[in-house]
Amino acid sequence: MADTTADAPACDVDGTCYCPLTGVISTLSQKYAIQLVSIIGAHDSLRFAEIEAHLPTASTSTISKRLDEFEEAGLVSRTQYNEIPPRVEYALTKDGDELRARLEPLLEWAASTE
Amino acid sequence: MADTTADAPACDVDGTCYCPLTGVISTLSQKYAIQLVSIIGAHDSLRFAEIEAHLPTASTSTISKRLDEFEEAGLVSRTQYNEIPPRVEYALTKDGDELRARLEPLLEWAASTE
DNA sequence: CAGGATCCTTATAGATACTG
DNA sequence: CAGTATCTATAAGGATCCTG
Repeated sequence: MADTTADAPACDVDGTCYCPLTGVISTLSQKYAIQLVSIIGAHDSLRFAEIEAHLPTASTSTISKRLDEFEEAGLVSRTQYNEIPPRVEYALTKDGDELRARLEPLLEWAASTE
Repeated sequence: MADTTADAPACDVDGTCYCPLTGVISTLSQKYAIQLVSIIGAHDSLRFAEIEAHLPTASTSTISKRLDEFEEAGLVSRTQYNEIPPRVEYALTKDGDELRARLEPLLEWAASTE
């Protein structure tokens, strides 16, 4: 762990820059985002109401927003069945599962520190 | 990946509940929090101004707040030297480094997806 | 059932100015 | 240098109502 070379750009010694809040990290910095990935990943697929039941402290609109963001980020797939009553299934995509895998150690450790 | 047993509490199949936003996860859900852990962890110790230089898009007050929260959570240590001009060094604690280790795969992967 | 639209409240961050 | 205090702007989340 060397120190900064003083003339380097305002980023990291190894050239990696975490400065801007971009991509997945900014998506994860939303309320309940981490938990949602974990919850969806714990199942093959889930319906909206099921997700709500797993995260009772989050409001409908918050969950809805997170799911939209995840879908746009390609982390979650949304499958709509045109039945009556309507049915929608959410599941992690391959990318979403990559994320989940990297989140798991974090969540386990976090749970153990409480 | 089994599905819910329907009668289970509004948590996870395996009994794990991620519902409330608590502890480390809520600390991490703050702006720049993840990056800060990573930046501090990339050095043995850092002064306030150095941290600012590594995260130029974050304001002084935001960084200050994050550092306070980290210190309170026992993730970062703050060492003050009573010199003139004053000098303060921030470093990850053992716990903070545990966290950093679990964050690293996430950050690497996140960077690769951009 | 799934969730969008709206309105409202709170949380959070940023700018600025100032101090030990 | 290393912040804190204050204020303001904005974003984010929650409650409620409503619809395909």
